[in-house]
Amino acid sequence: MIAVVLRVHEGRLEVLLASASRDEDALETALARAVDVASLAHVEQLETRVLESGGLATAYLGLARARGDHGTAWSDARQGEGRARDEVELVAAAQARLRAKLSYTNVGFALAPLRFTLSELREIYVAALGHDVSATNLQRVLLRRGVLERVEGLRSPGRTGGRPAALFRFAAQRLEVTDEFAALRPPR
Amino acid sequence: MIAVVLRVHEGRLEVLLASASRDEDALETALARAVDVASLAHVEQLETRVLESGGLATAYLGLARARGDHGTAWSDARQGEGRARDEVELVAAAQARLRAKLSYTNVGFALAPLRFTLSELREIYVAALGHDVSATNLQRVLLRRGVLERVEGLRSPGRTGGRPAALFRFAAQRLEVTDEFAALRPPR
DNA sequence: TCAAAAGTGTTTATAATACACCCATGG
DNA sequence: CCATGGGTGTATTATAAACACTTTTGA
Repeated sequence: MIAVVLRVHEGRLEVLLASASRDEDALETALARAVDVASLAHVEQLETRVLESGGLATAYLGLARARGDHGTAWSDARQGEGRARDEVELVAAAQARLRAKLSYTNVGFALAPLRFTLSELREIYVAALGHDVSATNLQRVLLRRGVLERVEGLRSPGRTGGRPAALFRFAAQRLEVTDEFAALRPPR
Repeated sequence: MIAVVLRVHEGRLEVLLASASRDEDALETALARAVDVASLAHVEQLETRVLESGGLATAYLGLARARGDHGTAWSDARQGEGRARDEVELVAAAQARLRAKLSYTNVGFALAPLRFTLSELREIYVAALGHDVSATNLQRVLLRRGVLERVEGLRSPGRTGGRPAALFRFAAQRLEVTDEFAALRPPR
């Protein structure tokens, strides 16, 4: 079993790779223990593959919330330096999966803190998607879909000034598909 | 290993369930042998789960082209009668996966014959999606995306008359994602 | 009072759906 | 010549991206 855990830390998409024994009884429990993260916000199966070594491994994609710590185990997800081919491919698959799901699900909840400003959320999306995202459009898309909710209070600006930012949270903390049909949707 | 194979036959979505041994060396080969279909048009992993029996099984989603045969092994995919709970859930997962992918990939190629009219393709989509689909829109969406190509020739009408129908084929016979970003697409 | 940061209003672009109408054939 | 099935043209709708502008703060 291989865990590919992604998180966004200081504007960078980071990955942590961990493998656990073949005792598959409590998959998610084992996974949480293996990566030493108390609360993985979301876990889903990535794929099962025959490794170069000949072994069979089921890979899981885990998502962890942004945090302040500087764990040495985390590395830049976009660099493949010094990784085995299997690992490089798994990390790429994990990134692709995350990128796609950010577009049609509420999966951002698993990367973001519980309360955040739109600028903070934008930073997370930029890091995870690998391209620029406008805070304006991000807000509109996620509010329209009911993925985000405003929450009481404002974040005061720093020394550099600026208008205080509204606080938001994700309406749900479980994966939901918010845009099932890109096309060929059912007639009204 | 469990294979969940779907096909459309006479306007109905049908399923064939088959399990194979744990020899995982040549997964897809074993799968093809197990379900006794010479050419599964597409195979992808569905999920790995702990069965009620306690065993661990990796499930594959297979798609087979529409055919004229009346194999007794095939049953209506939308009825769960007489199936174990694991099986019911796997079939549901397979249907959901197919439905989603029909909307943002070219996966229809794996259900349709090599050459077909738009009415025939429409029938397949209706059966697979479980809701009505307009031939007009189906044509426009798939042509716009470059998923379909016109092919030489016309299909003559039956005894009941009607204009001869144009023939089409899928431009590719491998899975391609045609609409990666439902939203949050990269800036120009 | 100005720069920074946040937020709103409005326009534009794109893509799909809906619908009216025209075309080609068999009986 | 008309019913049937096929196809095209065009309007409408939905959704997101782009952009101009306003608000609120710190210094």
